Amino acid sequence: MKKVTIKDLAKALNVSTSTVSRALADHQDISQSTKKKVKLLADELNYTINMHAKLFRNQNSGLIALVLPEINMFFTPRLIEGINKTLNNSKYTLITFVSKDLLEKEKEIIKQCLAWNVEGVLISLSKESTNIDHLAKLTQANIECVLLDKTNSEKDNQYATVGINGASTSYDATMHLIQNGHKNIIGIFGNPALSITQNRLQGFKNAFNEKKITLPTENIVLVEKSKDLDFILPHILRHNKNVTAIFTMSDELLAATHHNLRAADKRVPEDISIMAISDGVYPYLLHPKISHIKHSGYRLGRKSSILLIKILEDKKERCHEVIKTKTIILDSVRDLT
Amino acid sequence: MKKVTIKDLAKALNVSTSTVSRALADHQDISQSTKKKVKLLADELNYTINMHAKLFRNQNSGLIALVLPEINMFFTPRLIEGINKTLNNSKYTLITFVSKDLLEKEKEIIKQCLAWNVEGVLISLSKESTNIDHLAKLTQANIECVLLDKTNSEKDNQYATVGINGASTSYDATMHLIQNGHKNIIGIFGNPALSITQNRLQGFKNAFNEKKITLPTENIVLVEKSKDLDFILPHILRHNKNVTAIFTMSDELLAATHHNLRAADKRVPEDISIMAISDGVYPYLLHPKISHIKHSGYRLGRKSSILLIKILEDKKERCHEVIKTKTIILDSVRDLT
DNA sequence: CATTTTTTCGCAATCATTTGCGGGAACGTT
DNA sequence: AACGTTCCCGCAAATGATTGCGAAAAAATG
Repeated sequence: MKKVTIKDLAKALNVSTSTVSRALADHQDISQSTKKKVKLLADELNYTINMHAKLFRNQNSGLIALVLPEINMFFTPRLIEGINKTLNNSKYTLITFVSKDLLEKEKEIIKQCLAWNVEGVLISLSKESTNIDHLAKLTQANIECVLLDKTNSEKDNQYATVGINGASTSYDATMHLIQNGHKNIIGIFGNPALSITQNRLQGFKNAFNEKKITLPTENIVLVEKSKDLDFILPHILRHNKNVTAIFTMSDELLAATHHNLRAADKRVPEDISIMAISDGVYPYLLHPKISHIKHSGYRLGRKSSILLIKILEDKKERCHEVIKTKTIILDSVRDLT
Repeated sequence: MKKVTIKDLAKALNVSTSTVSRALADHQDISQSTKKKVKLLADELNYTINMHAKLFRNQNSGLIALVLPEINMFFTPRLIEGINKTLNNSKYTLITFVSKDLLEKEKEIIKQCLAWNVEGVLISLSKESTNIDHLAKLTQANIECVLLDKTNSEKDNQYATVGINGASTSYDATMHLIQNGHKNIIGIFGNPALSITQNRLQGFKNAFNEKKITLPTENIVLVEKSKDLDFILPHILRHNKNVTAIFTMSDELLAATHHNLRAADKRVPEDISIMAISDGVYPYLLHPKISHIKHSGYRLGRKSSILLIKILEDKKERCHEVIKTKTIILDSVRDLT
């Protein structure tokens, strides 16, 4: 069955296509009576607008692209939720691409964004994207771009960014442990190539510096994949009997850490305390519930999408927004004082 | 900066737009030399095709819609991964909609699919979608539709479906417990309105019937939200001291169950054994690792997308595919025999 | 050289929608 | 009666890419 077009409606009602178009768009030039007639018939005949024709004609897309390195189980779902929440009440439609942490794939996705004429891009850079020159193509095509969370160093300031202050967040987490009397703390971090890791590591160190507590280098664990912890963590727990607490910079690492503690028969928080940076869902699935600094993917999605739309509508300049984090104290940190 | 179009290339090379179009599409009518020239210039000028123009002209969209009731942390990420894996090597682009388990929203999404001229739809029905007449609009518009997993009863057979045999899967899980000597088993299930729940519940019952073990109704727990378990499960554990095993029909419920067991100081598997139906990721994040029947979201995504594309390309009829499940025996079931 | 065949390319229509501009009708004002 | 204003609506162009058809040019054949 062929789709009903605006022409069909026009013919049936004996008016011009422009009238139908305007009627459906509630244009002031059209009388209430004809509007009613048009809308009624459109409903009756199950008319649906042809987006491609519309957007082609209008030279815009109504699309916002979300570019992610991966779809993980912790951060991504809530992030998308946050974005959807914003976009649901707007004229925009979300289209998601996954770069698999490959620079080449990311470049290709950027091309796709151009082909689809997306109006804005929310991007979380891949691990390999230490250089982000390929994003320039977007700017050249007048496509706004907001960098999420995993931002890279220097060149980023020409783009809008939304993220947390990684340093101060992990500083807060670490300080919470220190203030509860912990001194021998293992810090568990992700890929050292990412600025997100560097920032959080810095905050971790800062807390020790400030309190003048020495931080042995072997207490800093950097893993590319959280699976690696299955080898490293047992080893550390065997050789460093005085560890009283662990800090993890993400949910993934928290999961792997928790698993290994259980496997090594360490009780939380009796034997070892845990403090994490987390999206705030997973900590409640564990027992005891894990104290954490909540860095909500939802809020990141929400804030970044709102910012992007405001930029698109010229209501805001490109800027760098920092998401506030919140310390959630649950049951995983033992007070040693 | 205005985008480079096919016309610009044509003018620059002093050929017609049709030549350029055909050259870029590697049409046989175009000589190798002109093809080279065209492609070179296209590259140089950063030409990107205008999808909307292309798809508008071609009256198709190259889009496949994924309609989900929610984006959860367990099933969805891997599902999308599976779909992406298929679509990455195809001409199709994925566009995802979330119905929030609302029928109204789902209907609206169907309209969007029509507006976007999507060629196929992968849909996991919302909780409220006991009636699926709204899907008829898709069929009428010649849009193929594949129902994922959560299928509803009768009318579904006019659509292609991909899912597991819920009954036999949970039968297998239950039987595994029974064969390890368990008789007093709690079965934990989700929303009773969904056929997925009904099927899995049936399989659970079947195992007991076959072995002629009585199954007290209070051993069957049906919850709408996994949060509800926080009230129900402690109560059950207090009043039914002879429970030796628990079966959960999903990762969500496994998470909530595990949490509650830890809170109640029950050891797994010493005090209580667990058997789950799971995507196969989460069980490894727990300790002990949870024995489960693996129902992979990844495979569901993969299979359903492959099926959809084959249907679109007339290489296959609408059919009902059943995904094989695999029993993964880990450390959460104690042998009582 | 005349012809057929093949290669290579251009013309023009087409897709559904929007929109600037202009026109006609109705009504009010001088 | 002449003119201005307002309200409704239609004409036609424009958007970028594709494609059937036809035709010119080149190559091959007799």
